[in-house]
Amino acid sequence: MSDEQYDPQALQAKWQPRWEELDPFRAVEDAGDERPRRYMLDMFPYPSGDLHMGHGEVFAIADVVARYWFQRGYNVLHPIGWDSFGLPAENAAIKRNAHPAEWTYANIETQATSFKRYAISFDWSRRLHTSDPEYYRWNQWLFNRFFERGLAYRKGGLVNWCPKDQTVLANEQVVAGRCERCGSEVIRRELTQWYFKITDYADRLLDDMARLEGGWPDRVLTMQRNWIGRSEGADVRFEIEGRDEPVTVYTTRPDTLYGATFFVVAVDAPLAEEICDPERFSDFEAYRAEVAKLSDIERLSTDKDKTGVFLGRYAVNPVNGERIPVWAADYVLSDYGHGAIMAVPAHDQRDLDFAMKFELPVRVVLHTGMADPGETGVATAGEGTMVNSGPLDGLTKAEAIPRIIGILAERGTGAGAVNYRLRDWLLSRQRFWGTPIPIIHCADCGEVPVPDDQLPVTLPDLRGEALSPKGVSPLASATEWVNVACPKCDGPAKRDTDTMDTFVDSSWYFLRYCSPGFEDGAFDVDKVRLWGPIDQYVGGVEHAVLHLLYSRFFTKVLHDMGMVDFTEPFERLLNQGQVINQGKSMSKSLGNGVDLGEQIDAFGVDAVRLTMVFAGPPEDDIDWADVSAAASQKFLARAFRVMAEAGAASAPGVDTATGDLELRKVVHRTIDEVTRLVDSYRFNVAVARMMELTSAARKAIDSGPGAADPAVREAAETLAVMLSLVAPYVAEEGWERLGQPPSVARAGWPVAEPSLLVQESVTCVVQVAGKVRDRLEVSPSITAQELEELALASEKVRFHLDGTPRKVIVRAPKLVNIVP
RNA sequence: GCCCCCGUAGCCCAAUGGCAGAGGCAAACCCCUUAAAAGGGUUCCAGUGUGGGUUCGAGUCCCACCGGGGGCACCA
Repeated sequence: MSDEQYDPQALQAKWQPRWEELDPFRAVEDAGDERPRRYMLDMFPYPSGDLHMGHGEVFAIADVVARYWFQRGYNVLHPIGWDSFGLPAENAAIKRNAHPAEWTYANIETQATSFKRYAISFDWSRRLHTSDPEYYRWNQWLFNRFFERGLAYRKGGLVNWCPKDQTVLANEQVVAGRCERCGSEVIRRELTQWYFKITDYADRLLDDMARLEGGWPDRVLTMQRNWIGRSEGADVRFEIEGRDEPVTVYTTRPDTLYGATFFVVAVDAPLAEEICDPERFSDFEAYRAEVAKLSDIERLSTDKDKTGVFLGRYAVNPVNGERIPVWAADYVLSDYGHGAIMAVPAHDQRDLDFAMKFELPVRVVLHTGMADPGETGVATAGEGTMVNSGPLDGLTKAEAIPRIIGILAERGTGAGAVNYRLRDWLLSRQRFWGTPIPIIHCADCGEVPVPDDQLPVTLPDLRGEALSPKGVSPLASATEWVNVACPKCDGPAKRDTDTMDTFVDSSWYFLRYCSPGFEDGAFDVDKVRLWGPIDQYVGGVEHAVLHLLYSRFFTKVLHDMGMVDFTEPFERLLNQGQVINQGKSMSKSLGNGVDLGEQIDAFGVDAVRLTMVFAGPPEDDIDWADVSAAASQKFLARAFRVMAEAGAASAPGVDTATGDLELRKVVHRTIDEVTRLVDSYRFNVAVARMMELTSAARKAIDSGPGAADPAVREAAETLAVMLSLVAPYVAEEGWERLGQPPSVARAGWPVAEPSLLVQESVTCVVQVAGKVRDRLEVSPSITAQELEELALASEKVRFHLDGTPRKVIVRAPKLVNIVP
C-alpha cells in the first residue's frame, strides 16, 4: 500500500512546465503526414476577465473529444484565440480613462495563463486575437470582397437602436424587443447603415440544413429555420383608386382572395402617407405619432388591442372588382412583404380582430364546418371547401391555391411568391472598439473602398472620455483620422466612422486558424482545404441564430468566391449546458456565484474537469450544488494509488497474457465500452466505467493476485490513458509511475482483445407471462431451439405453467418468455 | 396561444422494446487505527409524474393530462 498522498497542486506545478516543453498538441502540416486530419473547435472566448465556470465546462468537454482524437492517432487541429473586440472593453476604458486595448490584452493574458493551467490540448502556435490589426485587416479585406460582389451595401431606413449601448443592432441581436447584450428596450431610428445581403442566401441557408441533420442539435436547426422563416404564397396587385401604380400585397392564402373585405397598409410605410386622403391626414398623423411612441415590446405584443385609421381611400380586388376600404395599422409590418396586406377576416385571426374592432364586414369563403367567425370571433384557418369564390367554388384549399395563382398570372395581376422573415444583416456599429469600415465617402465618387494595399485602416488612438457614447461613432471626433483624400479622385473625402459588428470577426476566425500568420489574404486557401471544414464545434446555444447563422453565410460567400471547397463550416455541433448553482444561473445579485479559480485551488484542475464531465450528459445543465468536486478528487486519489502501486510493483513490458484472467476481462470490457461511449459522446458514462475499472484493480491488489500481477499493470496503464482525456495531470503522473515516458496524452488508445470480451456463460431470464420465474446459466452461443427446450424443462417454469404454452418467445441467449 | 425537449431511489444520473440500477453523492454500519483523519469494505433506498393504449413483454413506442425547461409569438 502506497502511503503517498495525491497532491493535485504539486502535480500541476510539476507537469505544466514539462508540457510546455513537450508541446504535445501541435497540428502537423507536412504533406507526408498520412494520418487522417480532424479539426476540433471551441467557440473562442471573449476576454471579459478570468475564465469562469462556463468556460470550465465547455473546454473540459471539448477537450475530451480532442484528446481522444489525439489518442486515436489523428492529426488534430485544436486552436485557441480570443474574440477581443467589443463593448465591455470600451466601457471599461471609459470608466478607467484608459485605452480598451489595455483591459483587453491584460484579460487575454489572464485567460491564457488559466487555460494553460487548465491543461486544454491547444496548439498554442496558432493563437489569434481579433482586435489585432493583423487580424482585422482581413475583416476589411473581406468587406471589400463583399462590396465588390454587391453583398455589402448601404441603405437608409428604420433600424434597431439600443439607447443604453448607443448603437444600432442587427435583428438577430434584438431578443423579444430587448438588446441581446444589455437588456434595454430597443427603439427604432431612421439611419443610413451598412448591411450584408444575407437574404440573398436565405434559400441556401435553409436548404443546406438538411445536411446538418443528425450532426447539429435539432433545436438549433429549428431555431434557424424559424429565423429564416420561408413562406410560400402569392403577390397580388390591387389597384388603388386615384393612384396610377397598383399596390402589391403578399399573402400565403391567395385562395381566400374573394374573402378580402378591407386592405391595410403599415402605418410607418411611406405608402400610407402617400395614399392618405388629405382630409384624413391629420387623423393619420396623430395615429402615426402615437404608434411611434410605443416601444417594440408594446407594439408587437399579441394581446394588445388592434388600432388603426381609415385612410379615406379604396382598393380594388383584382378578381371581383370589389371596392374595399384602405386602412393604416401597426399590426402590419413595413419591412415584411410589401408593407401592405389584403385582409381576410374570416380566415385570419389578426384581420378578424381588426374587423370586429372597426365593424368591418366578415365574409366566409372557405366552408370548414366551424361556426361563423363573424359571430364567434374565431377565424377559421383549417381545411374546407371554397364558397363565395367564383371559379374557386367547390375546390379544396390545396386545389384553390394553384388555381387562383394561375388566374392571377393569366390576367397579369399576380404571381406565386416566396417571402422570408430573415432581414439583411446590419453590420454598422456606432462604437469604437471594433473594425473600422474601410470605406471613404467622397462627394464626387460616392462610396469608395480603401484599396487593399492600404489596409488595415487602423483605429485612431482614442481613450477614456473620448470613447463615451454620443449617438455617433467616437471615430467621428478623430478629425485627422476622418479627413482623407479620396482614393479615386484625390479630392477631400471622409472615412466612414462606424465600426463593424463584432460578429463579423467571428464569422471566419476558424478559417484563419489554418494559417494564422498568412499575409496574402484572409487565409491560405490550401491550408483551409487541408483542415476544413470543422469536424466538431462546441459552444453555447445562445449563438443558435447569431454567430452560427453568420458563419454559415460567410462560408457560402467564400465558397462562391472559390476560397473554400465546402459550403457548411461546422459538420457537427455540440451545445454544452450551463453551469448553474442551487437551481439558478449564477449572478452577483443572487450571490450564488462560484469561482473557477477557487474551485481549482481547492480541488485541483483534474477534479474540477472530472466533475464537469461526470455530472451528466454534456448538453445538460450542471447544478454545481448537486455535484461534488471533493468526490471527484477522492476518486482521482484512488486512481492515483492504483497506478502508483502497480508502477512500484512491476516494470513496463510485462507479458500481459500471463495476467489474472478475471481482471483482464474487466480491462478489455472497459476498453470496449469506453471506446464506444466516448465515440457517442456519453462521457459521464465513460467516467463511470473508469471508476469501475479502478475498483476492480483495487480489489485485485488488495484481495486478488496482488499489485505485481501483469493484469494489474495492464489495468493501471489503461486507466492512465483513459483518464488522460479528463484528468491529464494525474494521468501523466500515473503514467510516469508506471515507468512510461511522457506524454500519456500521446500514448495511443488501447485496443480491446476480442477473445477477452466473450463470456463463457450468460444468465438467461425465463419469464412466464412476462414475469421472471427462472434463470439459466447458458452458453452465449446456444441456439434458440436448445434454449426453448431448456426453459420448458425448468421445474420453476412448469410450476407456473399448466398445459401447453400458447407461444414461446426466444431471444437467445438472454431471454425466454413463455405465454401460457 | 403554437412548437420542441425532459420527468427513474433523499440528490445527480445509467438502462439496442427483454431481470428497473452501471457509477457517484448523502445516510447507516463494519474493518484498519490508542483516537481521529485518510484508506478499505458492506448495507439501505424507487417500480420509472398521472391515466389510457399498442405488444408475449413498455422507463423506452402511441394518445391525453400534470409538472419543469426551452424556442417562437401580430412575418399576412
